[in-house]
Amino acid sequence: MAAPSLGPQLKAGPRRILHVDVDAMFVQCAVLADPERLGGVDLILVGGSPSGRGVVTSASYGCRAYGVRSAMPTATALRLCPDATVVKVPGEMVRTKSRALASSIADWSPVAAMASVDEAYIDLTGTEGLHRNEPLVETARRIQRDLKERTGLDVSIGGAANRLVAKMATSFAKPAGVYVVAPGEEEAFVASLQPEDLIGVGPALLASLRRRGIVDMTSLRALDVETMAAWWGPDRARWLWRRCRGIDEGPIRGREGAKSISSETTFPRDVSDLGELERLLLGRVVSVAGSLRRQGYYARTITVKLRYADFRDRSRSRTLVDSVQSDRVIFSVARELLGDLRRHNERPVRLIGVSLTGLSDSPEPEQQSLIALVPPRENARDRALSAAVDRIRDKHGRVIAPGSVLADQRRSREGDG
DNA sequence: TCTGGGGTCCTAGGACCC
DNA sequence: TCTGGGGTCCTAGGACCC
Repeated sequence: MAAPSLGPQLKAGPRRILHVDVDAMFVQCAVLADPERLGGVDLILVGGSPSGRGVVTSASYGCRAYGVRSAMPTATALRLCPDATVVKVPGEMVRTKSRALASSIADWSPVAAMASVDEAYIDLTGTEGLHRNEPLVETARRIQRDLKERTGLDVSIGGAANRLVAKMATSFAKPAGVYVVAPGEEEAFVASLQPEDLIGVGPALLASLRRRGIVDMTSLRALDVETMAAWWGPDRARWLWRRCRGIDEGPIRGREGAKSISSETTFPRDVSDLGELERLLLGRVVSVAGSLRRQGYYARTITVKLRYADFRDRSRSRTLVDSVQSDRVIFSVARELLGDLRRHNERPVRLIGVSLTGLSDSPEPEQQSLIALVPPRENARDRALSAAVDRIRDKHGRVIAPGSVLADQRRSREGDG
C-alpha cells in the first residue's frame, strides 16, 4: 500500500517555490474601490502627494506603454502620458485585498507567507501527491485562477526551486502570466539576465560594478570570490557570488512582528524656521505614536530624520531605558533630537520624519536598574491621555494633538523668546 | 521634471563588560 | 604595568525593496 509521498523528508528533491506578485496592485485596488469612475479606464496613475512633490506609486500597464515607471515624479509621468487619470493611494482597499490574498494563499500550503502588501511566496514542496503530480506550472495556473476568483486581483506567478529565482522569474510572467524555471535550470536562467536584474543589486552596486569594468552577467560571473572580497568585503562577495548563480537555500517564512514604525513627510516648500519645524515634528509624532499604540507596541528608541535640499539625510536617535508609547514623552525626546540636529545645520529642510524602533509589546524594561530613574519617564497618566486622544481621533477622524503636548511646546517657545 | 513614504538589513566605530 | 579578544549595545549612515 503506497502512502502519499511526503517529499523532502524521504528524498531531497528540488523544492517547488512559487512567487505570487499582484500586477499593479495599487491601480487594481483603485479600480475596485471606485469602479464607476475608473472601470474600463486604461490610463491610471496612482501617486502624487499633498506636498505637490510627489512621485508615481503605481502605473497602469496602459501608462507604462508611454514609459511611465514607479518612483518617477508625477509631473514627468503626466508629460509622458497627459491623458492619465491621477488617483490617490487606495489605502483601505489595499489593506483589505492584501489580507484576502494572505488568507487565500494559506489554503494552498502550510508554508506560505506574504513578503509585502502585494507579494507572497508559496512552498509546494512535498505536495505533489495532492496535486495529482501535475507540473508546477499547472498548479501555478490553478492558484492564479483561484486568487482571481477569491480576491478579484490579477496576479503573476514565478516558479523555481528557490525563492530568489522564483521572484526573478515573475518578471517574465507579467502581466497575468506564469513562468516556471525548470529544476536544474536556475543558473542558466540567471546567466541570461543583466546584473541590474538581480534582486539586491541597485544603483550603488551597479555603479561600483561599472567602475570596475563589469558591465554584463558574463563578466560578473567570471569573477572569483577572492577578487570580489577585495572590492566589497567577504560577506558582500559571497552574497553576490551566490546571487549571480541563482543559489538560495533560504526557507519561506513569514515576517514576524514589526521592527520599526515611522512617519515622514515632505513639505510643499523647504522650511528653515525651528518653531515651524517643531510644529511639523509634532504632527509626525502624533501620527507615528498613534500607529504604535494601534499596533499594541511600545518603543525604546526614537529617531528624528531631516532631509536637506541637497537630498542628504541627517538623523539623531536616542534609546531610553523604558519603553514608551505616549505622544508627550516621544515628542519631548524628538524635540531635543531636532534641536541637536539644527544646532549643527540650519540649512532649509525638505522632509522631516520620526521613526520608532526597539519595539516590544510590554512597557516593562528588560531589567530594572538605577538609571531607570533618569527622565523622561512615561507614567500611567501619559498613556491614558494618549489612549483618550486615539479614541477621539477614531471617532472624529481628525488629527488632534494632546493639550499637554502643545502646552509643553508653547511654554518652551516662550522660554526661548 | 527634480526626486514619496513605508519598511528591512548591513556596516562600522566606540563604549562597556567579561 | 602592559596587553588581549569576544560579545553586545548604541549611534549614524546608507543601500535596497515595494
